[in-house]
Amino acid sequence: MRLEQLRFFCAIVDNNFSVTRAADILHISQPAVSKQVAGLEQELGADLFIRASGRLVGLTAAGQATLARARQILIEVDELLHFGKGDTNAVSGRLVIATTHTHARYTLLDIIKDFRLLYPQVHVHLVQANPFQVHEAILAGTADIGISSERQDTKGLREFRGRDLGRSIIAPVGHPVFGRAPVTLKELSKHSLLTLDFSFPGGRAVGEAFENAGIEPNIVMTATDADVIKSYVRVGLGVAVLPTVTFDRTIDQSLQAADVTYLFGAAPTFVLVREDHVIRGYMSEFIRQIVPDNHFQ
Amino acid sequence: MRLEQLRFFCAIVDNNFSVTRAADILHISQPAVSKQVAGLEQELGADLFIRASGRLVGLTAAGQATLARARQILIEVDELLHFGKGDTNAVSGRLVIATTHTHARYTLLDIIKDFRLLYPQVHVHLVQANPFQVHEAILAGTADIGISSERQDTKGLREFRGRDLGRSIIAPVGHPVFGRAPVTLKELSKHSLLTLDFSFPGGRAVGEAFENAGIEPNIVMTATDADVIKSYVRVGLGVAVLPTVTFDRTIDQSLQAADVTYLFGAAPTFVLVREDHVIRGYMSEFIRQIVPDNHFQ
DNA sequence: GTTAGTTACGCCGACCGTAACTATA
DNA sequence: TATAGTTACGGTCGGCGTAACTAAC
Repeated sequence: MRLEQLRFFCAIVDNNFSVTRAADILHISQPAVSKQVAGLEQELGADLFIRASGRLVGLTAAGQATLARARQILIEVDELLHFGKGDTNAVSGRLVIATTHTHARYTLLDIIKDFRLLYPQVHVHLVQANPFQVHEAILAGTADIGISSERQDTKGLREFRGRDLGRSIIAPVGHPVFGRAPVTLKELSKHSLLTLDFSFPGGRAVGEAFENAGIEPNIVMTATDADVIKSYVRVGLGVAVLPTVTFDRTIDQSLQAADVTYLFGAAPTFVLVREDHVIRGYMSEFIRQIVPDNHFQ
Repeated sequence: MRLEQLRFFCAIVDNNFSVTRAADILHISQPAVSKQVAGLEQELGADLFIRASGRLVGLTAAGQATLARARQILIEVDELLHFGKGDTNAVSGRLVIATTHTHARYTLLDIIKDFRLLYPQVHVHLVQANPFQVHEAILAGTADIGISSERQDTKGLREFRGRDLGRSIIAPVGHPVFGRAPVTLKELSKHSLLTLDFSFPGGRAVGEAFENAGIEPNIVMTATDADVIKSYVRVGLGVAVLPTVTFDRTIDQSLQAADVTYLFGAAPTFVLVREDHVIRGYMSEFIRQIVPDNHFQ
């Protein structure tokens, strides 16, 4: 038996018995999950799921018993990996985070706020940089954790995948681009567009989506900073394509957003750590806030 | 992390911190164990073993903590695999065991005796056969568990490896072959030899050992039954080469034995079960008595 | 020289992803 | 026909074994 099989099994249960959704969360193909669970069932010699008309609809008695044991095992493995060491209880120290503007300004804001409450003795130092610099900082050891949406060569690094960032168009309230949803690439190309720099999450993908469709976009501005872009959107320069998280309903009351993930795809979030860097204590806790499943290793 | 790593780690501890012995018990190469444990240490970010002059001599604090957790996890995995199902508590039924004479008469004797005490409601049926027939019986489903020392094609079967059977020479007390130990193949070739049939454990290996050494043995008798051979040894027909377990000090008081595993190698014990046969309840318990490490899956 | 353990390297199997297939509504 | 899941198949990665190497006594 392998721990992965237990993780997959739990993931299916945690996702309303949808193999597809579980696979999605795990960033793995759906058949792989199916197969592993089938293998687990064979090894246990019992069906774990109640199957109705080709769908999974619930747990058998064996499945319920297995679920409880599986969760327990995964928790203990987790504890072994993260708290089984000497300085488990380290609550003071330093945590240098290298990340891009979008993550620093939006996705990490609440996470760091909560983290500081939990570990007031840990000095959190945030280094803002472009994805390449993030990568370099981790490799060089000048930062402990890198958070980026661009995938680079992972040699010498460990990489965990966090939540995907959807994308939205952002424009002044009432802007004609919101006329009739869902908007298409063709319609967008008629407007002046503002995007993140192509080395940033949401940058390159925008360009590529238009290119693949054979449509020439009218990009009037790129920047490395969503706030800068939003400022120009407010003064009517055009329509921004940004990660959805950069839109804050309370702050951006003069603006309006509409999800366009279906046009440009989602931007993944990668957490980078040096391969030889031991993840433990508060650092482990921090990563856990970003990586969706609790068992990030 | 993989469960195998935890098993390897525990195995080393259980074998007096000898990687070599652990590898031996696990029927795996020694570097494989070394490497997996090194991987575990890296992943945990702490040394588990105290190393002195290139040897493992004890557990670090981290090692002790990890050992406890690892054992706990392995126990729970074990429980999940063997007791997590509906008829966990099945204490009645049937258990058909197909095996060779040596195992039936010697290695399984105590095991079955104990088993019957534990599960008096289970009807144990022992089918004696040659290794090929054992294999066939499992594949055909006429037997639940096969125990043999000959490896066959494992297609459609699951195979667990039990203890190795050493070999001894057995001869009347005071026989000249016991003159000065350790005996050599060359000296043995001067005596009349009795061995098991070549399709039985201890049979083929004896012939091969002589052949590899380029020595012609004087084999005066082969049989499929160690008791038959011992009877002829008692009447002075010659020297028997048999699995060590076939020698019983109390029964064979007129005979003497000397270990010669170094000459002919050990005979492995294989437990065979049909691939689609669910191992649980008393059957699981039975196999557990034969397969040395408690986590046979 | 012998014994225990680590490093190097090629092989093989297992898992994963893509794609085709099945089944249900 | 669209959606969820399983089966089929080829590629790739990682663990295993053999062998060479290192270190201690």
